[in-house]
Amino acid sequence: MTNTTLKLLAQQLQLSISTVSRALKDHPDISAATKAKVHALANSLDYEPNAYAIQLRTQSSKIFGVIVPAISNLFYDSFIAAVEEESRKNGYALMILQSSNQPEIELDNLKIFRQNRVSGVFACLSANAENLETYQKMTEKEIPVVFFDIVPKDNKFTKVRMADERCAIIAAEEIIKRNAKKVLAIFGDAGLSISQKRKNAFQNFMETYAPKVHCTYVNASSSAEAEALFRKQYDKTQKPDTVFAMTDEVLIGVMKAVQALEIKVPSQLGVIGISNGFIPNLYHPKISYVETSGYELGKLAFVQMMANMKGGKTLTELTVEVKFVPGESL
Amino acid sequence: MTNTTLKLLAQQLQLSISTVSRALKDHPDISAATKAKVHALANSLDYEPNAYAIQLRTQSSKIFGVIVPAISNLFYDSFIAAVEEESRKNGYALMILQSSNQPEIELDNLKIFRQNRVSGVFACLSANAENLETYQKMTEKEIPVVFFDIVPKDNKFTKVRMADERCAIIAAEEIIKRNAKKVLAIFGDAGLSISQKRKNAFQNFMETYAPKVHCTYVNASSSAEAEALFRKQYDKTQKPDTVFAMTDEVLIGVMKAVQALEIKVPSQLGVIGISNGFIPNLYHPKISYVETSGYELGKLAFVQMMANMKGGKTLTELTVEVKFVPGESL
DNA sequence: AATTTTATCGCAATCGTTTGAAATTTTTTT
DNA sequence: AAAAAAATTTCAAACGATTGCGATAAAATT
Repeated sequence: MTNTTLKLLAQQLQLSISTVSRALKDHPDISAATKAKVHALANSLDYEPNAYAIQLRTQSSKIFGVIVPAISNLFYDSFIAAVEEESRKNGYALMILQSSNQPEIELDNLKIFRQNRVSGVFACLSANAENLETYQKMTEKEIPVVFFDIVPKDNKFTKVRMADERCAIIAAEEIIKRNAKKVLAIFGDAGLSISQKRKNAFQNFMETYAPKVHCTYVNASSSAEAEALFRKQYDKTQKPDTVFAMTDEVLIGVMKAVQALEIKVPSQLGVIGISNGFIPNLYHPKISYVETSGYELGKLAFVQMMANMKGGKTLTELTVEVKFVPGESL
Repeated sequence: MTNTTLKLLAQQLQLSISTVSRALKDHPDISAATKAKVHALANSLDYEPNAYAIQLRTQSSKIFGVIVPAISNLFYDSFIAAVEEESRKNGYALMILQSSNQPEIELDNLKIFRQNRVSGVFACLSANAENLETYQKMTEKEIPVVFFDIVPKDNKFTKVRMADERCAIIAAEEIIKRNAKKVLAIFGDAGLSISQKRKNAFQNFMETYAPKVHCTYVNASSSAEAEALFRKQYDKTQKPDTVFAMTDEVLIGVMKAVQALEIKVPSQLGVIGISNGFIPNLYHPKISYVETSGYELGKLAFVQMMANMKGGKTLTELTVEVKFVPGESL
C-alpha cells in the first residue's frame, strides 16, 4: 500500500503539486472551489503530509529530544509527562531516550538527536558523565539545550532546577519549629552536587538558627544503605527524635526500618522528607515533605525552551518554587 | 552555524557527492586513500547524516512510536524502559506520546506517528477509546502495531500481555496453601476487562479447589476506595485473615489501612498482591506478590514487533510468564 | 601496441514538500 | 475594446541523501 502524496493528488485532480500544497494549507492564492476539491480528495485518500519531506525542506523539525538517566523514575516521569503535554499543545512531538547513567549511551543518544535534527534537547546529565563538550557543540549549532535537575555547573548553559537550598532550609525550619532535640539528616549520594548543596544549606541553617540542636549528617546512595544507617543510629542510647530524608530513596529506607522496629510516628520519631509526594503518601501517617514537583519543573523547562528558540540565548538558571506539605509525621 | 552536508564535504574535497556518500559507508568502489580523506574531513567537521533526507530517500524511518495512557506509571515506565533499551540496540529511536486516556489525544498522537512514518507502533489502548479503525488503517498501510497490556478483543491484531488469569490463579494457590479461612479479594476498576478476567479466574479457582474458604469479592477503582473498602470489611466481627490486592493501587490503599489500624502482618493478616515489585518492597514486612514485569513485557513486545516487520503478519496473542515472589506477608 | 578487465569516480534521477517568481486566466478600469 | 489590475495556477529550484548506470583512468591480458 503506497502512501498518498501531493503528487498523487495533483495527478488525480489535474492540478500542479504546488496548487495542491497551497490548497491544503489554505493559502489565499487558491480559489475556494479548488480548495474544496483538494480537501475532499485528500480526506478520502487519507493524505498525511510526510514529516520528513517537510523537515528536510523547511529545515526545522517539530521534535524535541529528552534525555534522562532512566524513564522509570518517580521524578523524571512526571517531568516528562509535563514536557510531553506542553509539547503536544504546541505541535511538537518528543523523542525520549535514557542514558542509564552511562556516558557512552548518553553520547549515542545525543548523536541520534543530532541526526534527527531535533529542535531542542531537554537533558538531565548522567551521574558519571562530563561530556559537556558535546552539549556545547549542540548549542553552537543552534540546538538549544535546557538542562534540568542534574545540571552542569558551568553557567553558560540554560538550566532549570528545584530550589535545592530552599528545600533544605524549609525542612530545617519545620524541624526547628517542632522543637527537635536530636536530628538525623540523611542525604543522597555524596558524589552528587545536589547532595552537597542541600547538605550545606541545611547544616548552615541549623547551626545558625538552632545551634543547640544536635545534628548528625550522613550520606546514603541507596535505599538499603539509608535503612542500615538509620538502624545503626537508632540503636544508640541517645536516639534521634527527628529524621530528615533528602530523597525518596532515603525515605523508603528509613520507613522500612521504622516499620520493622515498630517506631511510632510522630510520637517517637518525627519524619520529614523532600519528594514529589507520591512516596510520602504511601504511609500512615502521611509523611510531611517539602514538595519538589517534576511536573512544575517540566512546565518551566518548556517555557525556557521556547524562549531559547525565539530570542537568542537566554543563559539563565531558573528554579521552581518549593513548598512545605504537612503530613502527620512531624 | 550551518550543518555539514555531503555537498559541503564534496566541495572541499573536490569530489562528487556520491563518492563522498559511498566513502562514508565503506563502499568497495571507493579507494582506501579517498575513504581516509573523506573520513578525516567528516570527523573534523562533525558531519552527521541528516536523518530526514535518509528517511525520505529510503522510505524507512528508524523510529518506533509508543503510546501509553500515562508515562508516569509504575508499570508503563518499565515497559517503555525495556522497549527503549532494545530499540537502541537495534538502531531505532523511540517517539513516546501519552493519551491521558483521552480518545482525541490518542488520535492526534497516531496522526503524528503517521506523519513521521514511524516503522511501527507499540500501543496501549486508552481506557475509553474504541478507535480501532485508525489502528486497522495503520496495519493496512504496513505499519505494524503491537498492542500491550490493554489490548483490543479483536484477534486480527498482534498483542502481548500479562497472563492475567494465571496471575490470579497463582495468587489463589498461594492463599489456599497458607490455609486461609476468610479472604477479602479486592479487584481493580470493574469496567476494565482485565479486572473481570482476573476476578473470574480467581473466583473460579477458589470455588473449585477450596470451596470451604469464605471469600468476599469487591472492586475498587482508586487507592482511597480500596482503603475504605478494606476498613469497612475489617470492621466486622468476622475479620478477613487474608487480603488479595489485584493491583498496586489497591495494595497501597490496603496498606494504608493496615498501618493505621496497626494490624500485624502476617500474623493477624496475610497480604498478597499482583505487582511489578516496587510497591510491595516498600513495606516491612515485604509483601508477597505475583510478579508481572512490564520490563519482560516490553522485551516480548519488541520481539513481536521485529517479527511483524520481517515476516508479514503474525497475528498472535502472546503472554509473558508470571511467577510468585514470596515476601514475608503471607 | 591494441584490447579487455578492473578499480575508481561522477551523473542524474529520485524521495515529498515548500516557495519565490513567472505564467496564465479572469476581472476591472479606462 | 484595449489596457491594467487582480486572481489563480504552474514552473522549477531547492532541502540532503541514496543508488543504478555510465564514464574515465589504471592495470592486466593478449
